[in-house]
Amino acid sequence: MLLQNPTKQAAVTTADKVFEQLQFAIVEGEMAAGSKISEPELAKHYQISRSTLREALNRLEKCHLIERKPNVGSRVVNCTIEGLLELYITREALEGMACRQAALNMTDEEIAHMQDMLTQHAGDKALQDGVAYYQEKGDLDFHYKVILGSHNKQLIELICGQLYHLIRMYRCQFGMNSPRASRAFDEHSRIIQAIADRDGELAEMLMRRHIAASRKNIENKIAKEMAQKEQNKIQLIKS
Amino acid sequence: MLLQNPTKQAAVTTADKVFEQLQFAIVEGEMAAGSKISEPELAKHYQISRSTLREALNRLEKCHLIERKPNVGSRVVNCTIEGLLELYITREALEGMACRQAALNMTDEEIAHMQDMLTQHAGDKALQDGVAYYQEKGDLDFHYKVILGSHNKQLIELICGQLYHLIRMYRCQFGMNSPRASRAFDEHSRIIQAIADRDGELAEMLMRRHIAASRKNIENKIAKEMAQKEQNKIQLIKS
DNA sequence: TTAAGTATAATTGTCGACAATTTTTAATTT
DNA sequence: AAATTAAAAATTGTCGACAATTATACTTAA
Repeated sequence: MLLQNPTKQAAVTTADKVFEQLQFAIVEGEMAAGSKISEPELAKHYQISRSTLREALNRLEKCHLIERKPNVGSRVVNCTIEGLLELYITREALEGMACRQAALNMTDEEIAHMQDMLTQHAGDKALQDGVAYYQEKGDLDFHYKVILGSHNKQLIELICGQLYHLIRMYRCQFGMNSPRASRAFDEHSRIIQAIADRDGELAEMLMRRHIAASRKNIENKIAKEMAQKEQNKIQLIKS
Repeated sequence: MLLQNPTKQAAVTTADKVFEQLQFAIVEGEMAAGSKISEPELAKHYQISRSTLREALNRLEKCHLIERKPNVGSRVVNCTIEGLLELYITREALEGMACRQAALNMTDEEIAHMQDMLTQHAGDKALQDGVAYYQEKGDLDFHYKVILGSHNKQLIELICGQLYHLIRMYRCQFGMNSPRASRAFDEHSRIIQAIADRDGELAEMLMRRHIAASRKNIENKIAKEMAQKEQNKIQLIKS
């Protein structure tokens, strides 16, 4: 599914390439969350030296996909419910502000382009009952465009370069293709409207609500899963 | 002046120690902003191998104090007015949210402790016409307490672990010991009040205004300096 | 049998050297 | 003299080996 972030340039050095592969492996769950990373083992697997691997590990650490302890080693980051909620709260703050800045700083061309994109997505959506597709690609496209539209390097780097790797990881690990597609689509078009009106305050508020709604949706889903598990346990005891 | 961030643990590895020294050198301006970094030279200066130095450079890159281009090298980050404004906008978003979370998550003990701190600062302030001291240590103490009070690891890591290094750098480089001490003090006490009232919405709004006011203060100062320079230029031409 | 201590093995941190790439310098041509 | 090209120097990326630290296995004592 790829869906790489739009800010990064092509990987030139081998450490970069290995970084990308590892990133993919972690996000997709091929490397289990929380598992220990053996430098000699991984280096052998990718047929590179430990120095090069460590360079790649440093980049993984930069986007919070692994955690390192001095003299002990690295672990793939753990996906917890608390972590997910903390992540979404941070995202709400950053992307909310990015959206406000986008309303102030986007060029008319950029706005027009984003409106086109949404129209096109609307077509796709109608075409294929629009759940799966819109959820994945369309959603990310929209959010990336807004973030880049802020024209704020600091925000762009923090959100695209760091936060979104983790978000994608959580999405994969927790299997989050939530059924909010059509509602999300409406929210997106309202946000674009606010940006087109150059109404930064409203744009920020709508984006924050949009992300908060997504967060609450996840909370509910997890709560249900927990209840389901509990139910299964009871069933098991009875039998 | 030190003022190290409160989240980091003692440096155990030599790369860590060199990282701290370099961080200090960059923030204080001993290494000029925008200047090129020579790995062989720096390694020789600190009497370490290039591998170790590169490990330190990776940490510097993590907190955005240097920038690296593959196959070209590293440069100390450049302090521009645009960068400063972008930084403060990001800070407003993150610390605003941290303040909201602090209002929800701080323990009563933590709040009491913060109130004590402010009272003590009030004393210090009265004692010594309270400009210099409060501006530096008191201000940072307050902000760190609020951020940690959010109990949100993601926010804490982003703000304390990354953003604040840059903020300290800008403060040093642009000589920002602005005369907002007494007003800042009042703003701080209102924020604490909102936190004590568990009013997250108000707490966030006050923190955002507090930071925005600081940003505008800097904008004004820089505008004045620009005007002064212009004046000098005219004077020079006349003579 | 469990707990503590010790020896062994494995892992991480650091080092110096070589390879690949870029920058600088010099030479050549227009 | 300026621009283009080629060679040389310097810098970054990568490698394998050793040192320091941590984790494991084993022995010994309570």
